[in-house]
Amino acid sequence: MEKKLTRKEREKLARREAIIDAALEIVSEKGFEGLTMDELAERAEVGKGTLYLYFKSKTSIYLALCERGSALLNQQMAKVITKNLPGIKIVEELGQTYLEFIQRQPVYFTAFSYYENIIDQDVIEESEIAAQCEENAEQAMTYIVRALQIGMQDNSIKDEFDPKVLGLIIWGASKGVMHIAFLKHEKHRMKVLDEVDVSLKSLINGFIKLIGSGMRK
Amino acid sequence: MEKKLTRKEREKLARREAIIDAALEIVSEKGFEGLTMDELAERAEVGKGTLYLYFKSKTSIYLALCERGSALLNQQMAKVITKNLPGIKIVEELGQTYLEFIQRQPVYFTAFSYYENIIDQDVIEESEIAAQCEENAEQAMTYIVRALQIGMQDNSIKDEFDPKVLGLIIWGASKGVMHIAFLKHEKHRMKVLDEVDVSLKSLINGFIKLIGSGMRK
DNA sequence: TTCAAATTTTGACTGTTAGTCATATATGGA
DNA sequence: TCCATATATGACTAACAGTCAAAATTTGAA
Repeated sequence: MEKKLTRKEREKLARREAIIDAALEIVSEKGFEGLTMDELAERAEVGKGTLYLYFKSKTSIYLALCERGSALLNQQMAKVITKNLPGIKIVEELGQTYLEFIQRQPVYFTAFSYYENIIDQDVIEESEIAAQCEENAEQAMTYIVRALQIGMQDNSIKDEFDPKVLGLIIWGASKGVMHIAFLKHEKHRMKVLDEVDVSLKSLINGFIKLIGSGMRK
Repeated sequence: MEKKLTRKEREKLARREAIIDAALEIVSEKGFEGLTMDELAERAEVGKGTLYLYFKSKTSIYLALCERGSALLNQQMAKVITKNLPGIKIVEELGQTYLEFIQRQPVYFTAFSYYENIIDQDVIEESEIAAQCEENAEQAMTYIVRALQIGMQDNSIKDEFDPKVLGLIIWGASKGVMHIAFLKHEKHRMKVLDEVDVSLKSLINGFIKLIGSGMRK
């Protein structure tokens, strides 16, 4: 009873995933503003009312995208954290992982940005999904902090910072640099991340180098 | 004819400013999502149609907030850049200036974030106001780059980075750290920036220290 | 197999809000 | 004063998120 889901439960879950898939498709094509519940219903091949059986609101759907994205990213980061490397290297590889993830699936970057810009307290506090997003974000932070601690232990990273504060700074700064890189190239004919790759990568690499030499012992 | 505006022109300009004032008021109280054109018309004491004589769309009004904010911030930054200090100090003071500006008028931080998240090419490219925002942002970047160049000249900053790339990195990273600090405290009972001040300031200061030791010679 | 209760799905409907436009009002020169 | 031009208005339209009574489907007891 604890592990096997009934057929019904599995079907419900699958339907939910199908809706998220459709939403990702639309957002990839038309951006966040471009998603309407009517079109989503059509693409997911359900009635509009059905959407509201699976998600409380349009915002909840956006949150679900964010949740899926952050779970995927965490999977990738988890692989890095177990490697047997100096702490500073792990931090750098985490950065690389993030970059590659975003390049491969830029739609999730948009989803994360959306999430971070919701100020609406009520939505965040009352939503199951938002809670999961928070948890995923916390997990990601834990990976960074862990890597920093390893680095302080093995002397590859200065120990004059509190690792948690440093983690927060690195997290925020990475997001910001990524965001700028993203914009810079979306604005002038948005091929987004393919040909642009060089410049984005060099920006991020410059950032890693800067931060790296700031915290390296 | 080139400097003196007619009474009519002055009145038109004043009306425009009054609309922006009203918009700032509403956004401060209810956030960006909370602004409706009907309420704005009421607060600005004009008919709804009048709003559209002064602004092409709701988005244009948001852009106008951003434009005003960035102009104000640039004024503050301009003061710093003329000081006779080592380059690295100027960079740090620019950071402080930004922090203080946001603390004093957090609504503009929201406006900047809004601006940075508009992906809608068409709006940005066809808008007079957006062009002005771009120009202001570029001006701000110029201040940072200038400070970095001064620092490289006076040997207070490593010259292994391209100052423009470094400027972009610093700009993006600052925004990101600021954003995180902002959220961190808006989420858990949003007194935003008053009592929270300590933690926000310590975060930003940690960031300045980190970046500083990364680029200091 | 049959059928009625329970569950799930549906799309027509409602309310809200951005944006429009025909009409009304104000201005200023003759 | 009168007219032409410029400015302002709010009732109206269109688009969209979200609701809910009715329809369709599933279940399981007889």
